[in-house]
Amino acid sequence: MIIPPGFASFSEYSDQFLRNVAVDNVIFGYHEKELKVLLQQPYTLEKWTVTGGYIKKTESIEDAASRIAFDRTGIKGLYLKQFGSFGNPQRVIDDGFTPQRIGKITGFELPADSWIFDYFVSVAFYTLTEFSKVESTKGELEADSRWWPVNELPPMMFDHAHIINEALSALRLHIAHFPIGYELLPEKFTLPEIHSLYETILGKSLDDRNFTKKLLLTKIITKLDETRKIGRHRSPFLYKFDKEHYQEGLKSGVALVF
Amino acid sequence: MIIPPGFASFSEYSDQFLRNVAVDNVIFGYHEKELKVLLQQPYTLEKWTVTGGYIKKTESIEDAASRIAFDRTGIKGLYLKQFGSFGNPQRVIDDGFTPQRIGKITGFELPADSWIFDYFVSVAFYTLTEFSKVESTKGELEADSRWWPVNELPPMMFDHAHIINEALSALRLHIAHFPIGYELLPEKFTLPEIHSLYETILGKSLDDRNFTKKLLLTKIITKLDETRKIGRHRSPFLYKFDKEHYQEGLKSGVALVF
DNA sequence: GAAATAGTGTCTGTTAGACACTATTTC
DNA sequence: GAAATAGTGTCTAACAGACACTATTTC
Repeated sequence: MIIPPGFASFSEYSDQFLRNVAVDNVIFGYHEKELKVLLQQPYTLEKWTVTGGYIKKTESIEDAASRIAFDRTGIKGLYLKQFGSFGNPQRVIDDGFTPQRIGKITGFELPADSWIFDYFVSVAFYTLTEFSKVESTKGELEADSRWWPVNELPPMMFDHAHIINEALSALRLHIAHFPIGYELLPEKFTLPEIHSLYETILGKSLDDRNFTKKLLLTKIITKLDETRKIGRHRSPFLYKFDKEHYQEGLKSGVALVF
Repeated sequence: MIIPPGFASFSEYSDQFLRNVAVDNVIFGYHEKELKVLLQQPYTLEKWTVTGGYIKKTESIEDAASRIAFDRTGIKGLYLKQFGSFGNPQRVIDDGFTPQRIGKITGFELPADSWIFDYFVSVAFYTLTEFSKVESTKGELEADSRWWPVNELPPMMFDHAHIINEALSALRLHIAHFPIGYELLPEKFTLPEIHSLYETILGKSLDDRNFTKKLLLTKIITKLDETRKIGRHRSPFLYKFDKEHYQEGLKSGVALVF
């Protein structure tokens, strides 16, 4: 939706993209036991959107998702997981999103039948990161870009509130089957850290004794001989993932159900 | 890809569809302990394709998938499950699929840069049905349409062999979490029927005692007071799904893992 | 009674889940 | 020794998985 400098016209810009199909990334951020989503407010419209963009004719949908995620977070190689595609004629109908309004804001004269106002299919991905790593940057024509708690979303454009809900369901389902913890945590981490990550994502408290027992029993994590000094109390030991046991276990159907 | 009678030109036909995005349905058929896929051979090309088609500007992706599945199977209301979307610039490159060749076969002059030769994103669904119910019908311009065992596929166009594999993985994962048996079996069925359905889909044998025990213990199925007379031996009792227990159980995370 | 298929009970080892105290560090 | 957080052991009930015989119907 953003027309960067260097392009003379809307069509010169738009010809490089696939039509009627786009990518949306639900970027979850995790910090101090809170789960947030990075949202943008485009064109000074009142409503907010999930991070998204069009797909270049020369790139795969996964590459498009990575590029778009990098543009907003400054992080390369984020773990992106596709969780579904959304498409119906009603999904882009939104009172703030009209050719007149967008034309006025962008300065381009857009024909009312321009394909950017057509119904398009959105291929949706989610990703998860420690949010202090993110340098949130807004696009050229976006009024704002910021983190919102998943439980207190602002008014969302199109069907984006629904997409966020689906992303969260997918994340909670996948955490038992895919190496989400592995992708998210630093190489060395403490038991309290991984424990509260799982509690935050699942939105419920997990018995610490049973949680630890399961991780150690399945050999998914290994205790190191180091501790981390944080605060005036007992220092927690550091752990790391045992990649082989982890991937092997997850492949053969061992599910981390809590 | 099919241009039905009643349309004067390719563009008149093609203008009703979304561009650069399409739907593919992996239609699994189950019969006598065999799992098969319904494939088409379009345009007398040598290779075979999964059932697919374009999305009308007036319909949702789910509606498109249903319409396309109905066109090939004659069955309305098939349970279709989206399992992923596929899109990269390489995916439609195939030596048999050229503007010249397609133009010759269809009788329409297609410009070499026609969008049907562009890279497009495929939203993929699978479905499963008792295959004796299906009246397999081929499209106007398809040479053939037939069932193939999932383990002995013919040469496939584009990335369709990959899509079928992904569909099978998704089916095997989903069978533990979604009401696939419920959608597939007739209202009343026997234990041997549901047993061999699960064995066929999972591709392994399941202990009949443990299998029955689990279904009855979770109250997912209920024994009826009727039997089905089939052959010169003991008649099996009929069972039906207990929809409430089934959906409630599956929602709350009870997985039918075998 | 032979052929064909349906149907079920028991044992064992493992795991999930409930539950509460001790250990370490710093001030 | 108080404050703050880390770390761990035990019991029980439920479940998964291995295993083999009896029941019914028809000819």
